[in-house]
Amino acid sequence: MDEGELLKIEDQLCFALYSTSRAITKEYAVLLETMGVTYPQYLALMVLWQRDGILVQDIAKGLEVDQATATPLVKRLEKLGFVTRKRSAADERRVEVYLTETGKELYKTALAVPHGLGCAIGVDQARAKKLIDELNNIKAFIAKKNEE
Amino acid sequence: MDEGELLKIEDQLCFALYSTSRAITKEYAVLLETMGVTYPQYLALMVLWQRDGILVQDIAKGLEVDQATATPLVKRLEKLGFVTRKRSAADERRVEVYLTETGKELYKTALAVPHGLGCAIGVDQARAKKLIDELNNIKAFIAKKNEE
DNA sequence: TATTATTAATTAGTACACTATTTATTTGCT
DNA sequence: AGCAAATAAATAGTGTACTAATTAATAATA
Repeated sequence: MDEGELLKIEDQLCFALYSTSRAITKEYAVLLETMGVTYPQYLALMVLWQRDGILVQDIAKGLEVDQATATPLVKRLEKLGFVTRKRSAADERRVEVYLTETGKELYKTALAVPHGLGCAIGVDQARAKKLIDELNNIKAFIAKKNEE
Repeated sequence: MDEGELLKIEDQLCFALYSTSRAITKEYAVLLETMGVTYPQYLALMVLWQRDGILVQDIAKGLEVDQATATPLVKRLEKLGFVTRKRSAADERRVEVYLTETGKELYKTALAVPHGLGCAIGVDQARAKKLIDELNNIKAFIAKKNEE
């Protein structure tokens, strides 16, 4: 690769990830419209459907975002009526997040989303699995490098 | 895959893309610190280094973002002293974006970034190429589907 | 030519996402 | 017990991204 090619935007892995990620998020938006949530809000609900009553920081960890990002996200879910927030009695610093009945109900609707998205982006399970593994390898490499 | 597994966040391609994209952007931030630009600003400069004097909308197209995202991005680059904005004489609606001398100088520093990032995320050229192709296929599928 | 449609950029408003800082609480240690 | 360190959330401030609406200029056409 000669020098002139070095800084072409379309040849860079990071740009491919950045733009593809946003393109897929837009496809999600269409599917999530009936549920009335955004993509990050949907991710937070997915974490809660797996385990209810967790802390704000558990949601942050699940989404791999900063706690300062999770706080307003949870507040918006509360305003939408999908979760409630409750100070922990055992430790007043903690805030436990619980699904409301409406929030639990939403799970049924959400079950249709993954298949819908698979169709929307034209990727089957097997191909998705391979890509996910590749991406997780990259994330693991970065994480390992940074923990030193 | 049984139903309980269906909505696990870590099994979803989109989440892998979303989180990996952000993880890599953070690695970029370290490399771009000396240049004093953010990752999207660096992308905009890459487009300008390829072709100077383009319109705001050309930058939007290059980055695959909305024009409404490109406008403030270019303004920030102007405030940083890397570009100037000039209304087109031929068509007053258009705004042409030109690199300043400082903006052109920055190219030399930027040449070191791709290799630095390759090391930071542990992905060599060959592996990157394969992943980029996969991601471009997905984007192409979505684009084709949406143009109908 | 006068009107309508289109185009380019911007603005308005919402929602992330980040770093750094602050507040309140709890732990650890002497 | 008393005080420093650590922890959990929240706040402050900046920079993306998006949709929808607005403004100004140009193109198209009846």
